[in-house]
Amino acid sequence: MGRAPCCEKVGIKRGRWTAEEDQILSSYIQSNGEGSWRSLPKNAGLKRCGKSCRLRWINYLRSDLKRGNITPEEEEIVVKLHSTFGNRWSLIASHLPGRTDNEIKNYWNSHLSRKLHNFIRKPSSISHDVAVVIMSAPPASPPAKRRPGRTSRSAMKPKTHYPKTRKSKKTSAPPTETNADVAVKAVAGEEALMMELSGAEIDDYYGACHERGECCNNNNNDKNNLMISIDGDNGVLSFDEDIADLLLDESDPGHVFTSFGGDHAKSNHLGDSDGARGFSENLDCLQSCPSVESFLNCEHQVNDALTDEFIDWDCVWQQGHHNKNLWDENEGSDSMVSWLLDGDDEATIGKSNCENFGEPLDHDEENALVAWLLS
DNA sequence: AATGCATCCAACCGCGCTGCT
DNA sequence: GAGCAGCGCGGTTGGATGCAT
Repeated sequence: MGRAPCCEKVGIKRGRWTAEEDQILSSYIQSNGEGSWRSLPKNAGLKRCGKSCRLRWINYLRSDLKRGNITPEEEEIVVKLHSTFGNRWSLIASHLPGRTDNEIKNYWNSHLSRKLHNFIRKPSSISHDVAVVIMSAPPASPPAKRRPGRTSRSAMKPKTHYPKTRKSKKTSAPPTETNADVAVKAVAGEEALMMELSGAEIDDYYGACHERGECCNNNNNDKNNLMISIDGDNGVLSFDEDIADLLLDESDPGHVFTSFGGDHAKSNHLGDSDGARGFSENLDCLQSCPSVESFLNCEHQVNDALTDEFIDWDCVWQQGHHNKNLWDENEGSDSMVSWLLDGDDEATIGKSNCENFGEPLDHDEENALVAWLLS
C-alpha cells in the first residue's frame, strides 16, 4: 500500500501563492505561531496543503529572511560547507542567517555547480592529460556561438511572486550536449569511479606497510577491495593536500593522476562509511609503498568515464596552481581558489579524518567543524 | 516585434525520521 | 513493538523571465 497523502488532494489549490493567500497565512501565523501545519490551512481558511503553507512561510514569508543576491562571502561559506556536508542544505542554510535551504540549494545548482562545470570545460585551462580524462567521451557538437539566457540576477527586474498570465513555451529541441555532458551520461548509475589495485599490488601494499607498522587494520575483506578514491556524491568536494601530494606526479607537472569515488556517504568525504580506512591513512600508507607509488605514477588505466556531475577536483586543484582565477576572472573569486588550495591542517585533519568523518557528527561537533571550516 | 532558448527559482513530491498512542 | 501523524529534508519540476537572433 502506498503512503497516505499528506493532505486531501481534492479542493486543494496548487501553484503560485497569491498576495491574498500570503496575507492570510502571515496573519494566522503571527497570531497563532508556527506549527500544526496539517491543521493550519483549515483553521486559517486556506485551500492549501499544510506542507505548502509551511514551505511558503519558511521560504518566503518569514520576516527574518534576507533578500537579495547571495554575497561573495556567503558564496564562500556555501562552498566550504558543501565541501564538508554535501547536499545537507538545511544544515548549510542554518549557518547563513536569513537564507533558506531552498535558496541555497537553488543557488548551488544554478550558480556554483555551473561555475565549476564551466571551469573544467575551458580547453585552455585544462592540461592535456586531464582533458583526455575528462573528455574521454565521443566528440560532441561544437559549442554554441553564444549562451543565451539571463546573465545575472542583479540585472533582472525584481521578481514577481504572483501568478502571471503567460503562455507556456515548451522547448522541443533537446539540450545541446557537450563532451562533458556525454561523459556524465556515460557514468550515470555508476556508484563509484575508482581505481582499484590488483591483488598483487594490494599484497605489496599491505606487506610494505605492515613491515613499517604504519598501516591501519588489515581487514581481509577490505583487502579485496582496496581503493584509492576521492569520493564525491552530488558535488561533494573532497580534497586534501595529501591527495595532491600523492596524485601529482612532480616529474611531469602536466600529469595528474585522477580517480573518483561516488560515495553514499555524503558527510564522509575523507573516510569511508562502509568501514574502510580513512583516506589520509590510506594515503600515508600508499605513498610510502613502492609498488603502489609506482602504480600511481605510471600511466595506469583509469576508468574511461571519469566525471560525474560533480567536479574533477584533481583538475581543479592542479589548475589552481597555474591559474588562480578558478571561477570567473571577472568575479574576483580568488578566495575560492585559495581555499581549495589551502593545505589542511594536519593537526586537525590528517589525524582525525577518520574520527571526524567516520560517524555522524553531533551538533557540537558539527558546529566546531563549521567554525573551523570558516575560520 | 516575435521567437527560441537558457536560466532561475518557487513550489511540489516522496521519503525518512521522530514522537505519540 | 507496531502503527500512525506530523514534520523536515533533498530532489525534481515547470512556469516565469531575459537575452540574442
